[in-house]
Amino acid sequence: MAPKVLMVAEKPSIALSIASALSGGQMSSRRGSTEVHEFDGTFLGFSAQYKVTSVIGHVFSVDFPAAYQNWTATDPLDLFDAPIVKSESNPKAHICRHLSQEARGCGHLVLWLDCDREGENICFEVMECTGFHAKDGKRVYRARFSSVTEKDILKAMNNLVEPNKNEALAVDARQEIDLKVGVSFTRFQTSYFNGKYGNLDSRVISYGPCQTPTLGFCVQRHLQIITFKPEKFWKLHPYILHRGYELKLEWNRNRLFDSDVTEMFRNLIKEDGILKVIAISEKQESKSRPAGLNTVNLLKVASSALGFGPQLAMQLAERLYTQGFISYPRTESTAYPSSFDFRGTLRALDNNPEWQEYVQKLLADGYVKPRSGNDAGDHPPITPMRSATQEMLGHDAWKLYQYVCQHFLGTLSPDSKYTRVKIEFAVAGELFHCIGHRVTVKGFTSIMPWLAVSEKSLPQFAEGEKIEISRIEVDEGNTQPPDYLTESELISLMEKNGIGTDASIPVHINNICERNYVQCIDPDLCLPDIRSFIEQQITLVAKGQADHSLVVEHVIKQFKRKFSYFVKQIENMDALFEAEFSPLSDSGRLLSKCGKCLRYMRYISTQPSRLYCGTCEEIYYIPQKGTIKLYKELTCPLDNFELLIFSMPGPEGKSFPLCPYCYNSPPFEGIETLFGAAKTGSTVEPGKGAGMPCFLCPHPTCQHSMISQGVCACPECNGTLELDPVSAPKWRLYCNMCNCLVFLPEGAHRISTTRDHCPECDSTIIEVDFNKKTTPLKDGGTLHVGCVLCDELLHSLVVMKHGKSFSRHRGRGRGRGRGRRGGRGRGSRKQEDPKMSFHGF
DNA sequence: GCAAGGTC
Repeated sequence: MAPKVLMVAEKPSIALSIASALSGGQMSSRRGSTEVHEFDGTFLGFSAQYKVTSVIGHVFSVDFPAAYQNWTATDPLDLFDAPIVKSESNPKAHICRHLSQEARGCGHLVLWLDCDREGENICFEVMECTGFHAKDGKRVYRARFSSVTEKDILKAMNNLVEPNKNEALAVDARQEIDLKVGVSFTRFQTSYFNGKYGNLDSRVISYGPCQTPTLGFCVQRHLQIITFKPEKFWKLHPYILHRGYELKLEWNRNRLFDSDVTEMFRNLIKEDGILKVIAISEKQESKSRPAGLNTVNLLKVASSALGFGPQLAMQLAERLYTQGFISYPRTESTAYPSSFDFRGTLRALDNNPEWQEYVQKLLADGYVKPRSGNDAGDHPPITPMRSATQEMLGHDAWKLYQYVCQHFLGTLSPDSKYTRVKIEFAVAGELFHCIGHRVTVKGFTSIMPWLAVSEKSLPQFAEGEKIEISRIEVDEGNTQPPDYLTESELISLMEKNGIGTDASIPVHINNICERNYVQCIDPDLCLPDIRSFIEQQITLVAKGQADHSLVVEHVIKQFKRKFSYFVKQIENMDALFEAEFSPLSDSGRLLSKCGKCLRYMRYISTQPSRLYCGTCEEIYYIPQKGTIKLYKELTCPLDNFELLIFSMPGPEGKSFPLCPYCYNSPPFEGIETLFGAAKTGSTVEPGKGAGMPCFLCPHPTCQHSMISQGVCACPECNGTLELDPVSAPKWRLYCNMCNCLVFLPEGAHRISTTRDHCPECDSTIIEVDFNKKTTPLKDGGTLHVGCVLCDELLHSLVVMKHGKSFSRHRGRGRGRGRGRRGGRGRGSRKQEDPKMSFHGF
């Protein structure tokens, strides 16, 4: 009995094409999980019984075992070291059982899977199902083909090779890495944010090494747009009437960013009023015909010119391919193999009325060899394989097919050539010009008319000729931010960065469309390199240069470390989410202008309370548990942020100014104590709600700093007593370290610090402007200047309030070593002087 | 409820 040969394709339509080609249409077909086509023929010189069937893409996909499927019971971190299992992608289809049954009694297996890495991996899935890998006497062959045409199929049949294990292993590696990284991050961040915000769709907040960088491209452009600062500009355009033409001239300066200067030029030109032709030049230019068409370029044209999204475009292309109208539509190459049969392909299009004339002209006059292009080593560029009409294909598929044909004919056509004429003019020392185009050779633009150079004819000019200006126009405009990424630009970026494959790019774009951006904790996770890194690692496996398990282990270890860091930093992401998703709830009021973008920031009252600058996408924490308001409209001299006044709760709660930026990023080194920091904590990093208010700021001249507002040493601790600037009329000093309070003369109009110091105790001299009616001054005057400790009048009016500890520690304050380094600013040089205390208290 | 890669 003749030996039986089982052949397996990647999808049913290809199995049908292969069987038809090899049997000359003389086969019998029966249904199964997928159709099986049977016929007799010869195999390797012997007569054989053929069975051709197919899988439906991958037979298996990887997942975690059942024990890891519970989201709450499994720590996502454990997923990195979890085992993975392969199970059937589509259990209901019973593909594995089908293959196993069909393989029974077959001595040869021919693998007709698509010729890419994934196809190679599916080869091994098929071998596993059929039990072909290990059995003696059973032979496995790989058919390599790049279009489903009879010619290519027969050629592949006569050049059978072996499947490539390393390429398959590279795909195994990718599957494991993508699964572990994607699922762990997705589960963690989804669980963390689940139900946290009313208007955040938190059912799934996914992360993936392809989808996230894709989203990142869009977000990056979004940020460029919202931070764009438009600038006004002006352009001068003189007009002339010349030999029946009205011409608008372009300024050699193009545009100016100063309206006065533009006006000055306009006046100069108007006064003169006569243009002189100073140069006439002609240049031959050419526009190149396209290189061969690859998938990405097809998707771009489909999106920008045909209005088909990538998803639809690929479906249409896929159908055209399986029906034999075009070659394999997934290719990176734009270069044709040297053996490519251009003449044959042209002849195949010859009978099509759509471009019959054009094709016949190319065949008769001789076609141009296509541009060299890029040979990615995969499949030839996408080309038409046979003629079709709109009736055969339907509207959309026809449009795409039509483009493939036009592009192909374009690649074999001459470049387009045109003459560029430039006339240059001078007036009042300024230069202007106009440009005309005269097409001399249409070339490929006859078949791709949308790429044609537009004709613009100019009247005759003579050098030295003088022409009167009919009017001058001043065009005013604004510089424009870049546009949002077009789908076509996004595809280019993905292609350039190796994100997704030609088949999966459309899927990723679809996936991110409805998801919200997350500001990354670890930018690496959103950057395009993440995919190239994985690709580069698994390519080592594909080429047999590295061991599969070692590569997987190495990559997983790196991602596991990133994951741990991500978990630690998740609160930063939360802060941004809160700002984004509940800005209008209870307390999203605008407060304080950002010093960087000069736009109002938003105050988020829920703890930890903070400011959020929507433009800069920055969070600024503020002190917790108190009230916050704008401090007049004062700004920080260091960073231009608007200052705030924070008031601690209760009648004795101190109030103090702070700069949102300095509070979070203290501008001076050596700030050991931060306001709001845990007393025991050894950290000096500003954290949520802890930071440097103005009362800790050592700025030497800012009127709000510790240096300016500090009055004297605190009797209770190492801190400095500073003037509470908003405590009128109950003026007071408060300690910048403890809760010590000192009440100053009540009812004063104004109390402020001066730049002078008490010669006796080095305290800051204060200036008091008493109320006219209640002034204690004997002469009835209101202004008094003195030291709060040494001036008898002031001293008598001062009341210290510090609860129990004041009486308990009474008298002990004197002579204590206070005044930590710089604690009183200017007083530090005498910090051990016993007079620098509240003697007499 | 998760990834990305096939194909339906």
